[in-house]
Amino acid sequence: MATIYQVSELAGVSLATVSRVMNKNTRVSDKTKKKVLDAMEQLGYKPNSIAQSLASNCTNSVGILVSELHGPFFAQMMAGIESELRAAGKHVIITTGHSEEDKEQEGIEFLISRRCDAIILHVEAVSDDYLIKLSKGSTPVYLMSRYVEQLKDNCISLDNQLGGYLATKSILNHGHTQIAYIAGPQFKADAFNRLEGHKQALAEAGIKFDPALFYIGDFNETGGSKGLKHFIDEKLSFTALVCANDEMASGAMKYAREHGYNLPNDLSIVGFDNVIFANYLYPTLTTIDNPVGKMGEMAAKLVLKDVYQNKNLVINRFFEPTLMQRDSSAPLIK
Amino acid sequence: MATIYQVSELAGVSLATVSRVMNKNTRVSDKTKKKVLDAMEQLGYKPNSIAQSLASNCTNSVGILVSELHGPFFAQMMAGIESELRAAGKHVIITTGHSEEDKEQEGIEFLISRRCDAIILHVEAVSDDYLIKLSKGSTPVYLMSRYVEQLKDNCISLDNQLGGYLATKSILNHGHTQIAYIAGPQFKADAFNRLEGHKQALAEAGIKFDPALFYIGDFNETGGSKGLKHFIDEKLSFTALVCANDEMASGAMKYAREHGYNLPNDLSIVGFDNVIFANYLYPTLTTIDNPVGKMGEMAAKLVLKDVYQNKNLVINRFFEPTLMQRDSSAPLIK
DNA sequence: ACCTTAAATGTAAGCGCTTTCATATGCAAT
DNA sequence: ATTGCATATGAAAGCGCTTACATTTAAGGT
Repeated sequence: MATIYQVSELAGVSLATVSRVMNKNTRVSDKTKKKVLDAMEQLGYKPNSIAQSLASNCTNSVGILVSELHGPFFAQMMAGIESELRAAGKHVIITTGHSEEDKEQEGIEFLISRRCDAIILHVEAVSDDYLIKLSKGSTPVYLMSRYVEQLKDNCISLDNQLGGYLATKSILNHGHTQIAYIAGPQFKADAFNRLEGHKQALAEAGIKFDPALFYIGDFNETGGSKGLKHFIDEKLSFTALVCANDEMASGAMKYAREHGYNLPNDLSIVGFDNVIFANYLYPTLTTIDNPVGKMGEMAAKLVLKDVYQNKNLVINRFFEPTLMQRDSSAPLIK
Repeated sequence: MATIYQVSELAGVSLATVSRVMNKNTRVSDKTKKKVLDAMEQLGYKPNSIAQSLASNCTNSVGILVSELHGPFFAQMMAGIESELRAAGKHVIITTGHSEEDKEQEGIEFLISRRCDAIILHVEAVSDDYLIKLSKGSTPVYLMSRYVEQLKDNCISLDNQLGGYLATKSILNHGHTQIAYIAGPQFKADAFNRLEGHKQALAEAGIKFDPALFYIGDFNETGGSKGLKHFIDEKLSFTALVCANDEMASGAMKYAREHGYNLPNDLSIVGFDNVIFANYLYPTLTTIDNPVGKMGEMAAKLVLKDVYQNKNLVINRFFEPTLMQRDSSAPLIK
């Protein structure tokens, strides 16, 4: 593989000049530039990015830590990040944290030891304090779908409360008034805020929040089926069910169908996230679109702007979810 | 950030010795080893992996090229590759080819210019010749789900014919004899081999392949719905439908349901791949499991063995798919 | 023609490691 | 003690670039 030295020799110039034509930031006369370019062409020269990194103290790589590679968000988020970064000639190093505190920390240390220019984290197990301390280090840290006040400039987050509001609001608009709610684990900020949105919509409609029609699930399918089972076993009266994510909505739909419900006429169901399979469910799931792909793109843009001095990028750190009306929810039949 | 030089100073030894205790391959006396380790500890020393790469001509990184990050296989494949490689201290650099020839080539060049120690490709647009030429270069090339005779030692592939056979066989076992088939684009080896398996199963059962009950789809949902529409419009008689992938099976299921079919009683449907949403469909989709996760792991192991001299790994280049019997196919009701 | 100044190019010192080769050390055998 | 040998350690070159600084070149003003 040709080196910069061979190029300089063939072109009859110094190493520095070759480096200059590669880095385009200092002026080189057109004549010598051409000589150098020709020599590169002739030798099939490709700069050694490792040597560049060492000399310039910039690896052109961004580390990404996600919970699970096969989780529903990861792929879309990654697609967003990768396309932005790749277009800028940067690359992405990926690792996983499996939602466990020590594995997340280990993954972060791994990325830092690889000398990533920045890291984008989608973590849940690690504490806010840890993140704050981490961000004092030399590697810039960005957070996806997690808001930490002290790090607010580095957070890309979703307005979960608005999402929760929209979900319940869509059901209210359909004339429902007896609405059950299956929440996610309340120590997770997302779950908490979605519930807040639900309560807000109810309050606005003059309906008081009924603790009996409230169940805390685990964000998995079983959480949804257990939740619905609970409401049914308690012989409660309700015509709609709002779930804090799509997995639980799917679990609830399965349970409902197995117990003779005709969806959506007997029960309207709404999810949250608009994961890939929402559109494959039967009936197709009405849900709140969580624009993770767009948020990934934005995280990448933020890195490009902050770390790689790509000045004129417009940054939006706060995303608004939208309603995806499909077939699992419908107007109340009196 | 501490350098090896500072460690050597604090420990009162030479650079070389510090390097030796890091690389564990040459003997260092226990006494000096301890001094060095203590010094590292005290300084919080982390080796600079970039400098290591430059000096050792080994980047400890493996490039991965996939068609789409949000495609159904990618996540599982990646999860397999990443977990294996990460455990060995290597990392993964990811990029996409979007199934377009020039983008795939560009992605490959990008990975090579990053000096990956090996690249794992999941490509479809690029030609066999290109791959053969590529593998003559200095970066070892591995192929996922693609078999090229000349590169057979570097291919991890699935027995698609067996899969096609199993799919149709399961339907035959249910007593069906009028079986429609929606194939994938026949220039794709996977699609071709799956069809071969289908024919083999028919032949074995003494049923002759009927070109009227055969349709070539596009591997997307629309291919499935169009295929089924075609069969119905032609007023053909069939009680089962085998599709060459799950997307088409899903499309066919939607079309069937919209046209009053009661699944699986009016029509048994089988897919192929067992993508993540197969289990979320209604009824849940009977399909052929494509063990992409395992194949990803194996690709990583192969790299570990070939490139990183990890001798005692057992390699299996050929994977066998298995039947996932679910609710979308059932015994024929006479 | 001569001096000044800006632009173009060259020189050489790193970046933080690995690794070859040379040297020092310790120990057993004489 | 002396030799020999294996083992432990050090010195220094080099991996392929970037970049501060020094030097050369060209152009403009008098």
